[in-house]
Amino acid sequence: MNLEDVARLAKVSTATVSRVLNGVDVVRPGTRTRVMKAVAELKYHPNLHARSLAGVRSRTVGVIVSNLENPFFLDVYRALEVDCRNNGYEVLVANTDYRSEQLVASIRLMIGRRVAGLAVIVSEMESALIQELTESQIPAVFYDVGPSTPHITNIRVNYKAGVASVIEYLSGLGHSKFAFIGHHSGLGPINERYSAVRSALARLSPDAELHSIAGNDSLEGGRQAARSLLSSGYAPTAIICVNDFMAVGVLRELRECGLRVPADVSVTGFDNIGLSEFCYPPLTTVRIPRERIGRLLFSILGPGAQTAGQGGEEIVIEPDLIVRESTGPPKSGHSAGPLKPGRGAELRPA
Amino acid sequence: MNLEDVARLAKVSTATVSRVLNGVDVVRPGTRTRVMKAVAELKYHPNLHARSLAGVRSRTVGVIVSNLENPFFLDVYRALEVDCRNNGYEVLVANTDYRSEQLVASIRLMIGRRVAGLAVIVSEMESALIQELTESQIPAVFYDVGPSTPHITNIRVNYKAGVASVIEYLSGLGHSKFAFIGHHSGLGPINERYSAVRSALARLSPDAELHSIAGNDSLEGGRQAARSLLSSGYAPTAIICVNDFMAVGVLRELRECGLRVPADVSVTGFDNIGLSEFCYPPLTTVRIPRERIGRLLFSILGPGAQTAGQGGEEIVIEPDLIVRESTGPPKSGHSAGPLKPGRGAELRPA
DNA sequence: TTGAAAGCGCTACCAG
DNA sequence: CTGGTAGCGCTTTCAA
Repeated sequence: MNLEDVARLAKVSTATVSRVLNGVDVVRPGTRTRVMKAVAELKYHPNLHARSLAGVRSRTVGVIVSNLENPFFLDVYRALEVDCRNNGYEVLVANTDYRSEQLVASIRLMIGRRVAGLAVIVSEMESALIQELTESQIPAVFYDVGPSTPHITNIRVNYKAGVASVIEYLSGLGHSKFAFIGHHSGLGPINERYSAVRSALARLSPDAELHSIAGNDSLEGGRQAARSLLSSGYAPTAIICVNDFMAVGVLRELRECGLRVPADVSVTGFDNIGLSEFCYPPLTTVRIPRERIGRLLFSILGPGAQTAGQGGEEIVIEPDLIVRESTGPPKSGHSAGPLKPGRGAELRPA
Repeated sequence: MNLEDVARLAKVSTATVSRVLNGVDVVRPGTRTRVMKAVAELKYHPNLHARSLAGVRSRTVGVIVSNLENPFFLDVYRALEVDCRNNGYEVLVANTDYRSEQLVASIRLMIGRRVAGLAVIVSEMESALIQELTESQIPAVFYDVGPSTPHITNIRVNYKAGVASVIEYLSGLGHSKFAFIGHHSGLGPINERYSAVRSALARLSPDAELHSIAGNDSLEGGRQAARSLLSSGYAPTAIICVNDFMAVGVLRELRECGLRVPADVSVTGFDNIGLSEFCYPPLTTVRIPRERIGRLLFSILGPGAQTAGQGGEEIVIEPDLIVRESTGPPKSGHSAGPLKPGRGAELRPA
């Protein structure tokens, strides 16, 4: 079943059918109607592969993320999708599970599909790939990773500042025994958060103690990490998690060990995913504006992709501290005063 | 940049390049190497549209879901994806947000892409579409909705049994003032759960009271629904939620209103998403084996699609009650005994 | 306003 | 084992 079948039934040429289907030209209304009827009658569905091949501009943007299960990634994908749909684009997602082999496969897939633009929101990266992507001529945006090269825009989050605001807040509360829970310690952006923690600590609270441990980027991973931490004998008064998703897992383990949050131990997340307000207790975290990122992606990869500056732009996102109920002064610490705010309060520490 | 460029550089024909790229035939090793080198040098990426068009069997299966944000849908998608990847298939997702216009668009898209098979995991449906899909000849599986027609397999969950086990358990505990929190009351499968609640109640606890209310399928939606419910003046001792995702929102609202779960009110979910163990308190729920569903989908839509029975098979999934800590005897109810099990216990009520 | 025909890049069949 | 070539279904000039 193809254009020709429709053309035959409507007694016109395939060219005309094509014109009708694409709303081009001014096909005579009568002809148009005949064609439409034939299309309906045959329940004709244009072959999208043929259409793409025939050389119209691609109306598809690709997104590659590390872990769709983590709401952070899902949210930016969804935001991008909304903009795309509203502008007649479609979006293709791919998930890497933090595995660079998957990244390679996904990028190849996207190039093979000749996407109009590609967003890469992952923590893993291989420089060879960047090269390959660059040469493919496809406009791309990298989030949080990779250098700036022609055709590739970079969006980065100012982790340094975000982490600093957490540390500042926590040590202002009197904490000095910290733990950091992360995942995939080999990966750039993750390490970035960890080193941000270390350097902020070195600056703000030189003699604080800090241990670090890693798990998978999942609820269960957070829980496991917390379990290892607890059984290691170290007793931190504040646990800084690499993201909210894992933090929720940490909260559970703490609860099951009979540790109260924040009375016995404070916990912080990162990202401000929706769940961070719905867990118990609600998480103190750092907001990363995922929706804005999604829209940004579209504005870069969408229609403007050709016109925009062709090379290594760099966009920096500034995160905000959001204080909720998972943090408070340490048990026997010298509190910086009655700072505990009401729930949902959104403020920067003084 | 195309096959021909590669062929020229390797001094062979496009046919040979194609063979090498597809691992067919026994191309002479020397030739093969030359081709590979040319491919690498040119950083050639086959045009997937052309490849599909040229008429090889499609290696893509499509999935359409109602709400990717709800982990239930994401989990079955992920399960399907794993099987697909392991067998050299790729999967295309589409999200409908419970809007039937989106469903229409998504199905058209999938047909246009000539997917090898299509899984439709949604609550909304239009019979016209089923028709259209049937005539498209694409093997399809519907989850939870729609009639059985040729080329279309159905997977349904035995909600009746699942819901009955919840009601049985709850009324055994002594509850008689119930509330049901759902979403999109117009949709088939959702109503199915609600009517299952009503009929189970009529059978097991004829003079129990039951109110119903709906919100969006989201954390916030669950919270809002709970809020409306609470402010309506009705004071249920047990709240039955249509799924875990919304239940987590309900738990939050209850907590903020100072209601203890399960001391003041019991809450149940449905699905047994991972989050149901990580919220507070862990949810009593009904398990739906999402991974099994995912694998099932692949087994139906994958390689066997042609050989398998061509028509309206029907597969029924049996759910299990999982009792955790969000349920207990009503405050002033006549408890059926010290039934409260340890956390994580997985059992059917006697 | 409409039709004829030349590709788009690739696979697969048929020769050699 | 390799090359030539006919499509796959659609868009898009170029003519009429």
